[in-house]
Amino acid sequence: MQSDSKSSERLSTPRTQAERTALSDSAMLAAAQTLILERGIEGTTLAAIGERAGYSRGLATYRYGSKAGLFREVSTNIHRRWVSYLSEAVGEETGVDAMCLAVDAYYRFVSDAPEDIRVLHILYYAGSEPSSELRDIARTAFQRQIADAERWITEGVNAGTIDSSVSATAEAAEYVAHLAGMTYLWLLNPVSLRFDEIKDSFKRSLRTRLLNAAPAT
Amino acid sequence: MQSDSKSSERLSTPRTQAERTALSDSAMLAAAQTLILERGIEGTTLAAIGERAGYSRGLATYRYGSKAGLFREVSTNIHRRWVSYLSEAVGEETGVDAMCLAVDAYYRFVSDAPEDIRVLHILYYAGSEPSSELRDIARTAFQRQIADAERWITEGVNAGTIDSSVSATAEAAEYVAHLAGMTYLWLLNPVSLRFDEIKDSFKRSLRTRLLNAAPAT
DNA sequence: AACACACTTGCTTGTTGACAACAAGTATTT
DNA sequence: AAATACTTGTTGTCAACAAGCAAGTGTGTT
Repeated sequence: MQSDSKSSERLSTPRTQAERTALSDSAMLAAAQTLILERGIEGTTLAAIGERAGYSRGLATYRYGSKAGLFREVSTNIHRRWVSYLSEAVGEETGVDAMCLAVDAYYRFVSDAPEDIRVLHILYYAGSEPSSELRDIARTAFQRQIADAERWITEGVNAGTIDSSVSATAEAAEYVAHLAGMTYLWLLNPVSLRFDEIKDSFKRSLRTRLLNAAPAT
Repeated sequence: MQSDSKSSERLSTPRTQAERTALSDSAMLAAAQTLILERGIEGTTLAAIGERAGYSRGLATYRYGSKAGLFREVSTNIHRRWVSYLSEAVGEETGVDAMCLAVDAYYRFVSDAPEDIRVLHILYYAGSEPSSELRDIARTAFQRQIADAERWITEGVNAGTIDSSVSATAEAAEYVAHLAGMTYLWLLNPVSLRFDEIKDSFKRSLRTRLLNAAPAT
């Protein structure tokens, strides 16, 4: 690979097939994201995505097979970013502390990358329809979130920091429902919610509900 | 009106224009609801709705103007049923008691009329897209829910049953987010949630968070 | 090493069928 | 006969597919 001597020639003109694909792929995913924000899923056409990305009207269909296939790609792409953001924030922490770190991370992600969250949830909500190809994507994403929370809770119980009488499944569902529900309200009406207040209140609620009454025993 | 002498002739054949419209209207709304459950919003065509209701392919468009107009009608129709169900359950109650009654009523409504809730939320979630005609419908519905909760809380504060240090807006948002989020998780995966457990846990959480620590003072 | 040829992969343009929306008609009630 | 409920004819848009063109890649020959 002697690309160093030539790499400055024209960055936007790839030399290999892999580079071509990577370039058009990221351009189309970005175009899809902005078009979803501008016009919604219904209002976004595959032709518009291809052309907005600087290609022909046919490329999006060719590359992703179908509208659903493209949107699946967009959602997994954003989901990946969120997962790495989350795991960096929580690390190896467990119990209520892990949950609070995750809550912080989520609200931070919402204000850092609001467009990612908007698009991701627009796509996920589209998965609430029967026979939607996004349904499985959304389901596994949320079930994974619930499973994470359940793990943090049971680890907390094992470590003695969490009251063993709590129902891990119910509390995990409650936790995910809070985040999903807040996100939905925010999507409908971005200005009406005071996230800082809500976040602190929710974390306090988590502690009082889950924490062992006598941790020092 | 001497309709009594003839009413048994053919119940399905209305005699007045108003009856004709009412008949086709309810038939089409019902058809729309079942088709949404079967095939989703995308998969439901206006022609299919008209024909499933026993009319021509064009009637749905003619009556409601557009697909969005029809779905708006479906959603307000279901919403009306829920509102009367709720107001009957809560009555003139206030404070945390009112909120708990509302929570009970909601989970009861979900198991009594799951198809209503499914369709209503499929439509509401479609309103998360920008420039969706369902957006305003969903927004006002949820803002009304939040406003109700806020009213119950401030009334409770005024009556001395609720701790005056709580943030009514934050708690009201939390309350609605819980219901909306749980409904979404249920829509994605109806079997995985133990509603009885979740409901009781949530009501307990409401009481501990909101109730005045020393109500007898 | 340099060239040529066959092959693969990326991308574009042509076409079809489905559907929402509208317009112009027919049937039913008043 | 006038108005209202409903039906049928038509158009433009879009997703999906098919067939072709263009750019890149591997292999054998010299």
